[in-house]
Amino acid sequence: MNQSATPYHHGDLRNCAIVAAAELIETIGSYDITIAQVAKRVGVSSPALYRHFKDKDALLMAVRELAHLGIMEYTTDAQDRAEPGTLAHLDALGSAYLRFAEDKKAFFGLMWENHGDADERRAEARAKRTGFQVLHEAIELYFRQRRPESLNSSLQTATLLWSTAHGIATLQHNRLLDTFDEDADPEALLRAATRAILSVDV
Amino acid sequence: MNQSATPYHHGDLRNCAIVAAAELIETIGSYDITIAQVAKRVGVSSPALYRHFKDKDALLMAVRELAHLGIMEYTTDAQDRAEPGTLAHLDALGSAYLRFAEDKKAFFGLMWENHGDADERRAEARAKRTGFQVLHEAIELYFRQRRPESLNSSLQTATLLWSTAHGIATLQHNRLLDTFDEDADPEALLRAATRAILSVDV
DNA sequence: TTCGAATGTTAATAGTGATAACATTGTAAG
DNA sequence: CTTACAATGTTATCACTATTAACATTCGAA
Repeated sequence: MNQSATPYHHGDLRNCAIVAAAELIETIGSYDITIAQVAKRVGVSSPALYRHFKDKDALLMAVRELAHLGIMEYTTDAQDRAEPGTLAHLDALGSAYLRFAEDKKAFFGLMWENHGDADERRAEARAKRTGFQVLHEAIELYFRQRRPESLNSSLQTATLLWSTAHGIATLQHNRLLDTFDEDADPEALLRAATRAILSVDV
Repeated sequence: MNQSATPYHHGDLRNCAIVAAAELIETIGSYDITIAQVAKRVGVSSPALYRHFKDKDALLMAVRELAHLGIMEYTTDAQDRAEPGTLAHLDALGSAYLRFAEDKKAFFGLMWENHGDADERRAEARAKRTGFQVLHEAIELYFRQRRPESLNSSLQTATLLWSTAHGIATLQHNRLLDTFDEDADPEALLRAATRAILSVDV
């Protein structure tokens, strides 16, 4: 009879829970959320979520996948605005990384936590490696066009550049960059590092 | 009568609790510890700890201070084995940072979490700034002796170098360096980055 | 010596992740 | 069509957590 009464079965609980968790994280600006909070937001009881996720960590893992998609969006958007193989292209990638870390603070923090069982970690490592490949290929193209003699060090260069970007993003995330240098400009720092690292053989 | 009966008052609970928490963290390899665990280890009831620490976070903050002392130990030891103003000196600093991150995984992770109230954060920022000063001064000395024309960029250079070291340490901490490049050598990466960054004006 | 401050204790609360036992519903086989 | 099972939801319940309240003991100064 009562059409508006919520049906016993939700219908799409798994996906809704992931989205709800993500929204919750974004709202409170922290990934320290609660199963009960997510359940309430979806309009379901807490144990219902355990039909779709082994434990809280599995839910957060799913949110991390969303976060990976988010960062991908940032980088592809950035790439579209620069000629592949140029320095500007690499700058755009780095800038996207830093902006994601700043815009989606909580997601960024969540992405680099390392809990989860072995399977989950392996799945996540794969996602991260995919992201890394984008940078690696961009650097390979850059080297091929401008420093062919460095081509064989492109993997180390990519690793180093990612490390630097990640360090800047992390310190900024913890508000430490300003503590060290109140005039620090994350993007300018990364651009300087990019130029320095690209100009030598790693 | 019974001399061995533990007295009602512990006598040095605050300090013992901090040490116990640190030991616990080192033992289980994670800073996800419990007030009850710490209390038990010291042989006291949980609420007793609240006479000495506002909350769990205040206790962890105290442990973080210990961790800062620990990293200082690593760096001063390293510095003693190299001539100030040399590249080897800067390498030693970086190496110490990476080795601390590897040896004391749980402490390293704990140090860069950002909870605590504003006062606590400010106190911790001071400790971190002190650590940064060591690097900054080392770089200033290096520039003074080998690249005087870059002296005015020593602050940015220090910030960048710290960021890079922190990024490498963090990625290694999360076992991602091997994911990106299975042959990655953290110390070699940092040495390469150091040379690249020192050789350009930031 | 006595009285209050400091520092312990046990009891209790609200909130947590998780499981068990039970309820409802979609769906596929007879 | 119906019936029986698998999928998915609910409420009760558990063991744990951080934290506070109320009470107990002891130290130290007046």
